[in-house]
Parts: sequence; structure tokens; C-alpha cells
Amino acid sequence: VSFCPCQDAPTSGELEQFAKDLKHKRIMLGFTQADVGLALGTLYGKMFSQTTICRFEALQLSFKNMCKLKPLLQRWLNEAENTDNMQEMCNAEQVLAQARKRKRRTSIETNVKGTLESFFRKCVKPSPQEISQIAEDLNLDKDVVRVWFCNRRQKGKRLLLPYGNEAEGMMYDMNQPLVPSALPIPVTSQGYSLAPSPPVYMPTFHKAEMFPQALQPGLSMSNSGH
Amino acid sequence: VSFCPCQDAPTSGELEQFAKDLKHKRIMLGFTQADVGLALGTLYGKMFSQTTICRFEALQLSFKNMCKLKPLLQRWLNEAENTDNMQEMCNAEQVLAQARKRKRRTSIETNVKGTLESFFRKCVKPSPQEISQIAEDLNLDKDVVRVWFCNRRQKGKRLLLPYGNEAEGMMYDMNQPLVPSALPIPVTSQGYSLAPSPPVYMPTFHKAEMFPQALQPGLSMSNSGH
DNA sequence: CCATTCATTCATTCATTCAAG
DNA sequence: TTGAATGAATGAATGAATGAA
Repeated sequence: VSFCPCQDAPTSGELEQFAKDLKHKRIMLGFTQADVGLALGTLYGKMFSQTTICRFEALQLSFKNMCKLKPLLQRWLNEAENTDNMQEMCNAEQVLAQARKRKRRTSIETNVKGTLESFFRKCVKPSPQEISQIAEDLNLDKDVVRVWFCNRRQKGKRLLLPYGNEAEGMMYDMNQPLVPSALPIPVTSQGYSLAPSPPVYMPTFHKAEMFPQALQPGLSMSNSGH
Repeated sequence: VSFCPCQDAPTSGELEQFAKDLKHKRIMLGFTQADVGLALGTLYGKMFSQTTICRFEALQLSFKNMCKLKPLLQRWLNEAENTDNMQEMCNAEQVLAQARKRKRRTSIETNVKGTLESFFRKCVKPSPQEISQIAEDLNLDKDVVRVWFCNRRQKGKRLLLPYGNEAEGMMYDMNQPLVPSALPIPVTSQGYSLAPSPPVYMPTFHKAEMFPQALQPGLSMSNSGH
């Protein structure tokens, strides 16, 4: 039995369980995701956004990333459960003058999105030229298109095949003219199936929405067995 | 193993029927909307407010949202009809220290509302600068104005566009200060009046109907027998 | 008690930073 | 230049407080 004090590399199941736990307890204690992210800041100096906490709870981070964050959150949880009033920790003083010039978020129209999506299905990683072409076709800034593809690739990758089955051959590699049909539709259905009977608080997990097949053997995604 | 997330995917009509049913039976059984919301909490852990139940019955939720809630309510209904005294279920123990500080609800004067509404007709999604401007003009807090627009957009969008006909280009995606005049909707005469028998949830495929703006006083229309 | 409006929390999308090629 | 981590901004879900019966 090897014991690596540094990291016991949690299993997929453990992570899943922990995430569920975290969410449940967090809510019971009356904290928001934003509170937690902030608290991590005051506790360990490294602050996180609501977004990240949300992703963690929903298991939408890479396996590696999950493992990295778990200890921090674990510690917060202990802290939070045993300390009476750690309220202050969470009521942090926002005030962050991030006055850096940030490009105004562009809003991509729904139908345009559809078109991009179909391009993506044809080729997940278009060349600069192709990007220019697409950009021109859609009358979008080239950078916007480039970033869109970056994010789209990430979206496809992260989560799914989380949990170390990177063995999963990359369907992403290269300009496959055709998608392995593995990418179904980005249907964002919240798998909100019939609630099981569990007594208290049913976390709503909607996970591998885009890669249903990515469900690993024995990964028995959270909710309801039906 | 087919992966059908939300299999029965009820049709708009089914939802409508169910909502009607639910309301009728609920009343027959002597429960209030609040009771139901609470019961869902004790039954499945996820509690809902009176507001949400109200919206469900009135079909004022997004199609997706309706689909998600239906099974839960369906189950409650079965439960309620077959169990003699499930009274207790509803008399749940409220009290959850959610002593979070909430901004005092601001009340917007009627005429000011009218002005906002007219701004909205010109541009459904003003830029931060424009918001600031409007806020100043109306002597309101910038955030209040921002939130008002958020809510106004939601009001327009929510409900309808059943059957995910999201293909329907959103007239919402726009950054231009002016609306493409695509929205007829003179606030005065509601194209809403020709409501068919079913109250609100007509199988709308037309953009115009996305703005039921039933906000005009005295325009109650069709249902709401009061 | 039900309906609607103002407000908050959670989820997803567009953007940025930085390490590693 | 790209992918991974991460976040601001935005949209979606939901609720407290208030309005109307």
C-alpha cells in the first residue's frame, strides 16, 4: 500500500461524492457559490469565482483540476462546519478594481451560433485561413471566431472523459472532416429525471450532456437510477 | 441503451393539460400553491416557492423549465390523491436561516415604468453606458435599471417558443440602439387578445406573441376569471 | 391566497492569462 | 500558437416582497 501524503489521487467516485456533499452542506449552511470562492481567498489567499465553484459542483472541470481544488474545498468545508460564525469570511469586501480594458462581450446571434456549430462538426480545428473565411461569411471578427472555436473545443473536452480515461482516443485530434458522430447535439437538457426518494436535498446534476457516451463504466452518474 | 435524457418530452398541449389538472385537483384537495412548493421539499428535498408553483400553473415558465418540473409535480399529485393525510407533508418546517441581506425592494413609479417600457421598445438590451444614461434621466440607481431590463427581457422571452423552435432567430440578439422595428407591439393594442381557448400557452410560433405584455392595466384578457 | 414585480443565485458563454511547444 | 485554467458578463431559474382580489 503506497501512501503518497501529497495527493491520494481521489477516484472519480470520490470526487463525485465529495462534490455532492459540498453542495449539500454548503446550502444547508446557507452559503452561496460566490461566498465559497471568496472564502477560499481569505483562507488561502487564492480566490476563485462563482463560476469555478459552480463548475466544481457540477463536475465540469478536468480531472486534474478537480483534484487540485478538492483539498481546498475540503478544508473550507471542515472549517465551515465547525466554526460557528465564519460568516465574515464570506462577506468579503469585493472591491476589485479590475479596470483593465476588457473587450465588450460580443453577443452571437442564435442562428449564427447554429452555423458555427455546424462548421465545428465538420472541423473542430480550422486553420487560420478557414477561420478568416468563416468570419467573413458570418460577418464576425476573426478573433471572435477563433476564440469561439477555442471555447468550443474546451467545452467538448472538459468534463467527459473526466476521470482519467484519457485513454479515450482523442476524437479531437486534427481536422477530421467528419465528427465521429460522437458529438450529438449540444442539447442542454438538464437530466432532471424523476427525483429519487432521497430525503433531503437532491442535488441537480446534469453532467455529461454533450458526450453522453462518455459515461464511464461504473460511473453511474449521480441521479436516479432508472 | 438509448440515452434519452428527458424521454417523455411532453408536448405543449400535454403540459397545458397537466397544469390545468394540477390546479384543479390541488384546489379540490384543499392545498395552496405554497403548500405544494413546500411538499416538494419534504418529498424530494428540493423545495419551491409559491411563486414557482404559480408560474407553473399559469404556464409562465420556459418550456424546458416546465418539462423539468412536471415530473415532480406529477408525483406529488399522485401522492396527494392517494394518501389520506399527507397534510403534514405540507406543513413543513420553514425556517432556514437565510438571513442574507437583501436590498430593500425599490418601488418604481407607474409613469417611470412607462418610460422604461418605451426605452425597452427602442432597445431591449442597452449598453452599460446607455443604462447609466437612462438611470440618470429617471433618477434611478443604475443597478435598478439594469435589473429592470434583465427582468423585462426575461418576461418577454419566458414561456413559449415551445418545441424548442429556437431556430427562431432571436430578435433579442442585438446591440444596436434601435430595434429593427421588427417588434410591432404597440403597447396599446395587444395582439394578445385573440387568445384561443387556452389561456396563455398558445402554440406560438410567431415572435410577436413572445411579448404578451399583459402588463397593460385592465387588459386581463381571457382567463383570470376574477 | 394568488399574481406580478424587483432581486438574487446558479449555469453557460465569450474572453483573457500563462505555460509549453 | 494552442490548450488549460479561470473569470466577467450574460442568461436562466427561482424567490421575497409586494400588489390585487
